[in-house]
Amino acid sequence: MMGIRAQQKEKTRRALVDAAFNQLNAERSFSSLSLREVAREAKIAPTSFYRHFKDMNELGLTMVDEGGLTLRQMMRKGRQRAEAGGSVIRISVDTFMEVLESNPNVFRILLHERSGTSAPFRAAVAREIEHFISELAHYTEATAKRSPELAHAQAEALVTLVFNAGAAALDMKRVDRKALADRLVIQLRMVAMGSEALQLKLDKR
Amino acid sequence: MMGIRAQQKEKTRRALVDAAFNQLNAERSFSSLSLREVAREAKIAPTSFYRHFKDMNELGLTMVDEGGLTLRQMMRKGRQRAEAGGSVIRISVDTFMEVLESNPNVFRILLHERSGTSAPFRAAVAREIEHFISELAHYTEATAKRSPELAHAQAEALVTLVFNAGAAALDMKRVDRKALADRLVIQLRMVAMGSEALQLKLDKR
DNA sequence: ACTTTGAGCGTACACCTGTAAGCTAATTTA
DNA sequence: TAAATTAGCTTACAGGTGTACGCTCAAAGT
Repeated sequence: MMGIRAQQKEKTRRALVDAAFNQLNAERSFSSLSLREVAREAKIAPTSFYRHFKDMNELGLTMVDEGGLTLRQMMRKGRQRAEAGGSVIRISVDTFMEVLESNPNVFRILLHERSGTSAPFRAAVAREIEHFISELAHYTEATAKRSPELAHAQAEALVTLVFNAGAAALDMKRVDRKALADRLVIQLRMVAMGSEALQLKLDKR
Repeated sequence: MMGIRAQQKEKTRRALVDAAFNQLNAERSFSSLSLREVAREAKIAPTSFYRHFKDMNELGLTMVDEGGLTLRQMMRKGRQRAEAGGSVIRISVDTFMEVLESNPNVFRILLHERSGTSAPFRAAVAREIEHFISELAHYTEATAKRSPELAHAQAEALVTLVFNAGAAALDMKRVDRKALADRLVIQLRMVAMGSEALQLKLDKR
């Protein structure tokens, strides 16, 4: 069991992480947050920050990891919905858009730091995305009988298109997102059908 | 004709733009540059900066515009190469990778500011990318007989995949870029083939 | 009961930032 | 040739930054 001291510490740590997430928005990236701002929002003295994180980078990497986890969990829930029947692509896109709407800041940090200036951050985001890709590749390999290489290339393309659409959606109102989602579904179908055709070619030889 | 005064001014302006481009690298984004740093690199006093740009944003937008232009010009050259025969996709990817290698900083600012914190920047980059997309969509519509909507969706998917691969390539050594380019070609073919199949479906009805 | 630990605080410092104000000197204009 | 314009400079200031240092005082350990 946690002592009341460790509990308080955990609470403050959460306050810091939440404070940082709350300060993110379309005009504010993680790297533009200062240690002092985050501490202020979490209502602790700037110097107390160091009791929890070595520096801002450590906080940021924590956020990326947490974000990736949150995302995967929510997409997993979405996949369960798809098992009940219907287009996997359509349902996955809808799930993705819902997640995007309810957790925009989780996306912001992933999307921004993916092309950010810190190599460790880029690596951390790449790791999270790779996780998505291989989960999807495994699924495709099993259900659509693809070779491992083709399944991976296909999954990578699908995830790329989805994330990219996500970035665009962040700037949009709900009405425009609908059109975006529809176009995204078409693009994903293109990839799926093209991959199928390529696989057939390979099988014929 | 330009007076010697206007000439000197233009020279300093270029020095500022070049200084800013030169300071960009994997660890340094435009938004992390300070007015003073840029002025220092261009060898003028910080306050003289204002004789050329209202603020750093104005300089940055200039860079995005210049970058987009450079990019389009170089891709156009590549397309001429493709007319001599061979796979359009393969040749375009190779051209893209060459441009990426010789102008990495032009890409950095586009890729980074695409998901940056300034709405005007994001809009400027989106405009440049949209330009690519519609050029490509027009080409596809003409040569592959696609409906306008499908051509646009296809072109958007292709450009998305290419730019995304470009971002990944920036972090790689030449050897790894080869593998990336090969996978990219496969993914682009998936999209092209899938789009073809979708178009056929439409035509049948 | 005593000591040790450690989360959080206040003060302080050196450094960097954007930019306002006003000057100089060379070019351009009249 | 005299007046007006202007690119670039120096100086100056207020405000933000990360973080070193040393203190407090409640909880945990013994």
